[in-house]
Amino acid sequence: MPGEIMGRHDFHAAHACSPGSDYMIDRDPSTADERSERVRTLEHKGTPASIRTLTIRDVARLAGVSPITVSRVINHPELVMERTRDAVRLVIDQTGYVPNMLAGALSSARSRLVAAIVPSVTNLIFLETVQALTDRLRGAGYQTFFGFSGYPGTREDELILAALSRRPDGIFLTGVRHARKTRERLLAARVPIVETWDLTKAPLDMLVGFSHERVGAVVATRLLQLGYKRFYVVTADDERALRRRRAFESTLRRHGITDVQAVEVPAPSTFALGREAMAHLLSTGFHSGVIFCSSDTLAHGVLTEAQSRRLAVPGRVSIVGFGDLEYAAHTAPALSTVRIDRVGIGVRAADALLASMSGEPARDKVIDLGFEFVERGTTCQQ
Amino acid sequence: MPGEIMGRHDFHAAHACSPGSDYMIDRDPSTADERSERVRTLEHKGTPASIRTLTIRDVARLAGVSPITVSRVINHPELVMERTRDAVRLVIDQTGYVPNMLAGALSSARSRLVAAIVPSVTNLIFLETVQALTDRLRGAGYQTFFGFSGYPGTREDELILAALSRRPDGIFLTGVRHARKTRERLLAARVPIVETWDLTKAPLDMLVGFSHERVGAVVATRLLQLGYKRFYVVTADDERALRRRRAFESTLRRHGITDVQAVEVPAPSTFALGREAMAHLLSTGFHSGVIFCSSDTLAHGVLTEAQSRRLAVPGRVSIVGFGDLEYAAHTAPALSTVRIDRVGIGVRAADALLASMSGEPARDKVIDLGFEFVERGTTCQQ
DNA sequence: CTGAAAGCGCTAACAC
DNA sequence: GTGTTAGCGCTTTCAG
Repeated sequence: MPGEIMGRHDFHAAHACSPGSDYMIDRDPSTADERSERVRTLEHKGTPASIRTLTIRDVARLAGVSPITVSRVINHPELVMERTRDAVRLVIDQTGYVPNMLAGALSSARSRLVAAIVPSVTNLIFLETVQALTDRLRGAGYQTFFGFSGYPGTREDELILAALSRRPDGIFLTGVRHARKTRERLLAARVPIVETWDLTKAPLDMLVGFSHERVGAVVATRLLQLGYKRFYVVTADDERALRRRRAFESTLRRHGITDVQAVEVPAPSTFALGREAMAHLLSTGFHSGVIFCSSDTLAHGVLTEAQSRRLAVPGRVSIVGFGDLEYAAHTAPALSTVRIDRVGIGVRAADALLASMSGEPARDKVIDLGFEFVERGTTCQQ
Repeated sequence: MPGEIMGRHDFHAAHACSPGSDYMIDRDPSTADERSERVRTLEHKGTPASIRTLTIRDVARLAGVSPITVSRVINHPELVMERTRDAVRLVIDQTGYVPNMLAGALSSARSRLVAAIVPSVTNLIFLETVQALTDRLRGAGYQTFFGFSGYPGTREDELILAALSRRPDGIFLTGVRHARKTRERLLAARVPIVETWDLTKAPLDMLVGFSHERVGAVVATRLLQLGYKRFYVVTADDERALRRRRAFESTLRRHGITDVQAVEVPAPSTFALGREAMAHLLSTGFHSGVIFCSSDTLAHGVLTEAQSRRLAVPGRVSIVGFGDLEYAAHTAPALSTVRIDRVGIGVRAADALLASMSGEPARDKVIDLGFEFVERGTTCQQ
């Protein structure tokens, strides 16, 4: 009785299909008795097949082929005759067999996994990059898994170790500053790496980013050009933000402006911190000027506080953010900002990794995507 | 010469430490010659150790113990004598050995991986849940990896298959509606599962959510109570959103209100779609009333459009969103919304999974976290 | 085009 | 407390 022979309900309790036809694979010339025997062999170390996860051998037996053929049907179907392929696929469908990629990866030394280290999911600025990256990689058959480095007490080295222990085929990093030990580990792993969101002269491998120094300098230069006289900074206590600030200030200094008041707030930036920072500026003598903020979120808070104090924007206060977040543009049309190609970073990084993982000799090891100063309501009226 | 004996630079090119002392592990009573021999044994199938990733056996040899002892030092250090432990750890440190969890997982049938299927990273409403989930799981030694189901053309079944093929120890799902085949696969995997963000009478396993029907009903009831007479709906074309809408409308119907105009927009919700929806309402005769939107994002767009048309809020228009996004609260203080315990869902789901993965008999298979109608500027003045 | 043999790197189970 | 043996489930050779 075919149903019994195949132990259908043992393999996959919820599976239902009309009896008889399902397993009548024409490639399999064995008698019912032989197949019945095969099913008995599915018993394994005393564990009946019914409560064991199916393996490639189970599928192979049921399809009357060898395990390697099943493996080929899954990974290189073009190497297998159509007849055989269909037979195997039928069994896979009907048993609900799920390949074990842990075993596959171990055996082939290819995990089809890419590790992405990003500061946080909740920081909106990285969202589209993450999405673009995952999308693109998935299209090429890779899964992306994340490590979040932005929480206090999360050491990058630990994350990298955790990531490497899954033997990813590629690594995406946010930032270019890593502890020496981390760099060593990364290099020792001999895995394609793409650092992003910054530039450096000594990348670990590939690099897709933009210059934070140049951001600070460009914003300062442009604001001077627009005629602003009084400059302020509201910045999160974040490595890259501080480098933007430093470049901003030193550019101004080169133009004789040395009294740039700065408010530093703890990372991560929030709307509330922006409000507080503005309140602080006002309480310490702010009268008018342009405020360079380290993120749109902070800028949004600054703007809101300014408006709630009835300061004319941009008459009295002009505000520059960073990141060009969608929501900020909708919310605060009077906010200037620095636009980063967030999607581009994800796409380029994915492409770089994919090329490298497939053994291509990388053409551009370093891609500078630049940025754009988006002026909204920063005509100087002061 | 010790440096040569240990082939330091072969193991870990960037590693630098004073020669001699490093590998002088007192547990290892072998002579220099013997160790030199061991290093030669690291050559493996013609591949010199120097360009091979270190394995547990390499560490074992260098520490003068057996592989299983190294394994224990890593996974169950309490089972190993302190002396031995230190010796092994020293070698691990100095060689930069990174355990291969692929192999470990295969062997122990525990991947220490949790798969999370969420609609998207870019949908702000899931962010905190995702963060809370990952945080909590990481604290317990689990890594979380994501599948994003929200993109058009992404079939949940494929994601589940991809996830299961990594043999996760637990699964986090967003939503309770799954294709029959998906349910079967999930059940067949015999893995702890927690469905979230909804309720159902037939959960696959564990469940942490709230009732979308009740959301619609509660909002409708409360708005009636406040005295509103004219009701509108702006909703994304999303399964759960549509169920909230249906409940909203049928509650109103029970109170004799049958003319609820609805604007349906394609998912995912955006600010721009909200504006368009409001424009559409206005062009089709909207005069005044309360608008129930399927998300804060949409509501924000609706609000902005209304304000740009100089409609008094809440005098002429009152708007109810969904989700209680931070940014919306800051941006649109006149927006009522439905607050979901987004962090709570992540935390409870993580706890449920952790309990189940550690073999505890779950106490609460189903947790209804409820929700809260947050009224901001919905005093009826119409 | 298909198969047999031999591991991938680790750990469970059982000795000692 | 530590070691030995025997796989986990798959894929890479290399035969045929």
